[in-house]
Amino acid sequence: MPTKKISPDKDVKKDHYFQRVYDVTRLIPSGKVSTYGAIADFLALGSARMVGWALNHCHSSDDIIPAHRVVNRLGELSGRLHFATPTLMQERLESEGIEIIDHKVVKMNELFWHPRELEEY
DNA sequence: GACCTGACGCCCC
DNA sequence: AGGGGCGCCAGGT
Repeated sequence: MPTKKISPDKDVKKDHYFQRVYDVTRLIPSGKVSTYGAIADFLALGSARMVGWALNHCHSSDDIIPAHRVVNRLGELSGRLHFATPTLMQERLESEGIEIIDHKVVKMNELFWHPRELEEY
C-alpha cells in the first residue's frame, strides 16, 4: 500500500466544513454580528483562523453569504479588505442599522450574537 | 520540506 | 488596558 497519503475525502471534508461555516453564517440575524471564534466554537471544529479562511472563499459559493456580519472578537471589521471594495463591509452593516466608528462595531456587547442562542439546530 | 503568512483569540504581563 | 507571545491549521513559496 502506498505510504503516500492521497486522501480523496480530504477535499470532501473541506467542502463540508465550508458548508457548515456558511450555514451558521447565514443564521446570523440582520442587525446583529457574530465572531470567527464563536462560529468555530459552535462547530467544535477547526479554529477561528479556519473560519476566516472559509469565509475568504465564500465568493466561490453560489449562495449569498452575509459574511459582513462576522467580525473579530473585538468587533473590528478585520475582513473588510477582502470585499469587493474596502468600504463594502461597513456599508452593509450600516444599512442594517449597525453603527461603526473607526472600523469597529459600536456596542459590540449588545449586538454580538452567538450561534448557541439559536434554540433549534 | 522548512518557513512564512493569514478575514483569530487566549494568556500573560 | 493595550501590546506581545504563542497555538491554531491550511496554503503558498
